[in-house]
Amino acid sequence: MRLQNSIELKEPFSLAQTLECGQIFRVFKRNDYYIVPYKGSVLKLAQHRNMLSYEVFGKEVSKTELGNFLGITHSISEINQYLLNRDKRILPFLDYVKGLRIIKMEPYEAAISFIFSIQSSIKLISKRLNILSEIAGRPFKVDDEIIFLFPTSKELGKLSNRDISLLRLGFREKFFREFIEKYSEKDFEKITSKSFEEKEKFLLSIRGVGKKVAHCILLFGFGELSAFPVDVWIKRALECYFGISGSPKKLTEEGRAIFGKFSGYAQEYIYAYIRVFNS
DNA sequence: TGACAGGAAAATA
DNA sequence: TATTTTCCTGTC
Repeated sequence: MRLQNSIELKEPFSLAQTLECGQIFRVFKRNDYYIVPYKGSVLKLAQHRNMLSYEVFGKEVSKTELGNFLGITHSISEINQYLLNRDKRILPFLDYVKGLRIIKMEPYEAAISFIFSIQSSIKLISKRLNILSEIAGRPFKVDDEIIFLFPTSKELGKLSNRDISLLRLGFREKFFREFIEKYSEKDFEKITSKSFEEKEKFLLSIRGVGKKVAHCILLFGFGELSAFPVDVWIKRALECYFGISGSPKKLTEEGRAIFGKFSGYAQEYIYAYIRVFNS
């Protein structure tokens, strides 16, 4: 399907890889396009070779903003060259996942998404985020279907404990209730201009957020491309392919020391590669 | 149906 | 301070 507006892609870009690699969880795949709720709008996205076409429903989203959201503005040849210079062993990973970009979503939404990700599969994370959007978010008509926007902190504040129990967060439910009560979009907006370390410190101060989730929020919510989230998969890959081991906390620092300012891309390349070859 | 996957907090050394 | 145990749900 060719949609109304388009962006010409100058470097390798894969919409499918970018939307399906597990960095964003509310993506609805249709036959020949994707539906993605984004801020106060709903996007329809499709790709044909080096052409990305799109349509915006609701509040206008500029071409530049869409480019930022999808990581199209990242200079991938520069990033890849940088990573190769840091450590040549990244080559097979980077070669395999050509076109994967790192998304830049809203920090508040990213925080909730990755709090839900703890000890959960991608499928379960999506399910929880969709339930949350359906019970608290604004419905939006796109063609002949209803898509729910991600709820605002104000909308989440109206939820009852019974609503929240639908998410089946188990003993972590209290952390999420505390999160809704304590934080709003503003708390995340006001730290965007602060340093990496200060952002990390703030995120780690949230109950239920540890090193891994903090780095996911830094990477996908704040666009901090030097973040390096270490989950069990990355831990295994670092041991197997790079010969380094230790606690996930320690591996985050080691990964950052190896891959520098684009550690996040290295992490995503490794993650996408290892997940494909282990399922 | 019992084993297993998954990350942070709490407990322990 | 660093390591181990516990917590819960979904999947097969």
